Amino acid sequence: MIEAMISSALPPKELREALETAGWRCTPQRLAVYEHLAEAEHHPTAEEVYQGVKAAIPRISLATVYKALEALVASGVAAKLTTTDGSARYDARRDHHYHLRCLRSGAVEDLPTPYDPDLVAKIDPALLQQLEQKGFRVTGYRLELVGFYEGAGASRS
Amino acid sequence: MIEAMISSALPPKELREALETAGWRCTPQRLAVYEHLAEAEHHPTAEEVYQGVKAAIPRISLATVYKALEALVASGVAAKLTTTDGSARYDARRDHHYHLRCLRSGAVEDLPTPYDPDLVAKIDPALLQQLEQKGFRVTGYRLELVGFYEGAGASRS
DNA sequence: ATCGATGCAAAGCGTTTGCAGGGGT
DNA sequence: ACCCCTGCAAACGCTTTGCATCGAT
Repeated sequence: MIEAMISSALPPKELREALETAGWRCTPQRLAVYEHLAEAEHHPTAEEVYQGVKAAIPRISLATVYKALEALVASGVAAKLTTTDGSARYDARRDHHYHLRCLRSGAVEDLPTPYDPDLVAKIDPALLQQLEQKGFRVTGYRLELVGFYEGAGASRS
Repeated sequence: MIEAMISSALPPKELREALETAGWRCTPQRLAVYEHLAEAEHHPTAEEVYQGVKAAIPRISLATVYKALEALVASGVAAKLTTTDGSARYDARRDHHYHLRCLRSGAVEDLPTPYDPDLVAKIDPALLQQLEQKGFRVTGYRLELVGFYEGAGASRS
């Protein structure tokens, strides 16, 4: 399980390349932030990344973590997830996945699923045309499956 | 178009019932916030709702708008949308729709689309079985199409 | 009379920015 | 030598909270 996540992380050499192609330098801080992100089993906040990376780089500042996360997202090796609560969460997974949102607990889980460029067309062939007429070009999608685990008791507020 | 949205809003009587069932009072401010939300063509931020509702209730405060939105969400008649940028957006539509997220402006738009109970099966027949084996019952989905309007200038940093 | 709701102002919190010093290229 | 990056602190914007007052039941 953990192996699978670590193995999905970019090796340092490729990370460096991704950063530099996008016009950023590859620094020890950014590498550490990326590695923490790639090894995380959940989607950490900036603060959580900060706390985790301090083990490797004690003098790192929270501002640097924010800037590193920005660089990683801009380089396409990490994603900033949309959230309802105040703080953003980050994701370094490279494989495409859906989210599974539990109505009972509110938890969000990853569901590994290959990215399907034709998904929209598959769902509704007329939809893409309709969007293109509006001038909207679809570059991706996010699918969230909502439901609940049967049997488990509710734990909502 | 606007008619269709207004007609999807709850009438005041039902709104009152929804609020009071959840333990909130139905006040003029909350009614006005709900109506502004239900008639909006996009998903306004709290600030936008505030500006809009001031026309009807000039002395309303931003704090009251936030509290009203909280009451509406807790009563199940509105939803707080997840966002990447700083401010939250709200939605009072009851009919099913996808979201269109613009990568350039961050705006979220509705895309009216009938709810398709078989959408997941249509995408991947094996997926439902896989989920049921996990004990997860899918009761709904949220689909967000990400992209951008062609031609318009970028406004990202 | 009670208890929640309002409006105002101030505080809170996540995030961003200005700036001086430091390091890679 | 240049320019980007770092770390610190201050600023910023969205949201929440404390509190006195108001209003409905």
